[in-house]
Amino acid sequence: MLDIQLIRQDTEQVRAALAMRGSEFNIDEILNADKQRRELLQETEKLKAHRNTVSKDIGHMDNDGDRSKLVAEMRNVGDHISLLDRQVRDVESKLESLMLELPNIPDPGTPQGTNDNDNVTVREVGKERAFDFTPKPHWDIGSELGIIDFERGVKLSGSRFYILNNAGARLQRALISFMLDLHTSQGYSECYLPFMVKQINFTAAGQLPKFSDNIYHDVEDDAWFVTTAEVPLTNLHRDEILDSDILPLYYTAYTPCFRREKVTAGKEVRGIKRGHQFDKVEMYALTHPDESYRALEKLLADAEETCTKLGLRYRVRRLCTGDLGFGSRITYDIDVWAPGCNEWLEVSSISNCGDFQARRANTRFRPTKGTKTKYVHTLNGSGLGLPRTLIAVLENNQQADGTITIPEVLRLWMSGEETIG
RNA sequence: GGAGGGAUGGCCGAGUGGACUAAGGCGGUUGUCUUGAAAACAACUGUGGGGGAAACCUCACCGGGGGUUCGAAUCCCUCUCCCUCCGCCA
Repeated sequence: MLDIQLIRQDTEQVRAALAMRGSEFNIDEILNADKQRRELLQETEKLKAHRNTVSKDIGHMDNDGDRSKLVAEMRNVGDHISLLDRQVRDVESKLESLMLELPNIPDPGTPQGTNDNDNVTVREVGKERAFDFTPKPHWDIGSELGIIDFERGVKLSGSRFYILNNAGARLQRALISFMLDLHTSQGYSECYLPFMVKQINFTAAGQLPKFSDNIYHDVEDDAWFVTTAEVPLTNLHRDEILDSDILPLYYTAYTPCFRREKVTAGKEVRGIKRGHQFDKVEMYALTHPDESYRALEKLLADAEETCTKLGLRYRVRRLCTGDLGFGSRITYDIDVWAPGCNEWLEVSSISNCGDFQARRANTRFRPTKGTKTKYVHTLNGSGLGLPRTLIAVLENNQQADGTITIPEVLRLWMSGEETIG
């Protein structure tokens, strides 16, 4: 959520900044509702102050004519107040829903652009491995080694579901453990989170109201399946006022992620790249506003370290204004190279959301004792998405004889095994 | 799932319709005293909104929402969460 005061004062800058995202937003309607709200508030509060004073006087009066005259008068004032209060409530809920639809303002340094073609590659790390045979895509590797079962996944749950077997399942588990341990050593505290959360968590994280299409949920129990650990992590300190000396807070968590993914089809469906259920290890930070850009670089460096430790070739891209996520001010993507399916796979998206989520989640801190509270800044980054990392590990480490060499950092969780197959 | 009991400020805890401007205590901050500390004493000690250049004024908030009333922490309805007991259960 943006600061309404900012919209009020720097209307044109806000309008211009949001326009860079490539869609129209109704700022005028917001300003209108805001003005209406304040006018109604002043009116109703004046009446309430009056009623409070008179009611107090009534309490001290004898039960005579004057008293009943005042009571009658206050009854009228009360009716007027409830009328105005109803109007205030209406305009406030209208204002709130409008505010919740507004995305974050892009960082001024964000490259201009309309879609992912305009994202800017910051650096490329690692060399492409020279194969003396044609590298296979992971769906062939997985089937041949019997470690990915597509048919039975579909039988159980429909398209976009698969089963990992034996070394496949174990390799994913090894990756999760490796990532969690690495992030812990990088200064994150690990947490195990609920995989279903209440709707309010999604609103606070900025996934609702806009992306309800993508979220599986059970209406009866207000149970919403997490689309990313970012959602519960954003809400860990919802409605809290933090002591400034505990900032920055760094968290890491493994969760499955559930997404409807209605939009894509065709080539995107092949293999395990984009399922309705996938695993992810997430990094998350809550920081002092002055520290969030430094924290962004930390998250990026920590995600990159995950790639280098696994020996993966990757590139870092800075997202353009048109590709930026709803709540983000600035986002880096990390893509790893997959030689079998012959494409860059996005394994991480690292964002500084500024105070956007903190406003929605009402997460504040007190800079120094006795001063007013301020909103923290929040950052999130995948560290990393599992299926795509698994794809990259399989495709990059395949051998001519069809076996897979297990990256050294993972062998600890693979009983010391060096190969699969 | 059933029955009963609860939810009050940073914490403990009093408060069953009008001085609640929420008692009292603990904790915290500042001050007095002291060489310093402790003790004692005193004052202050929540969040958010609106108006205002500011001083300041004002409104709301006693788990959430709604209602009754001139007036609600207090009465009514409803929801959530916690505790005790019973049932079921990995």
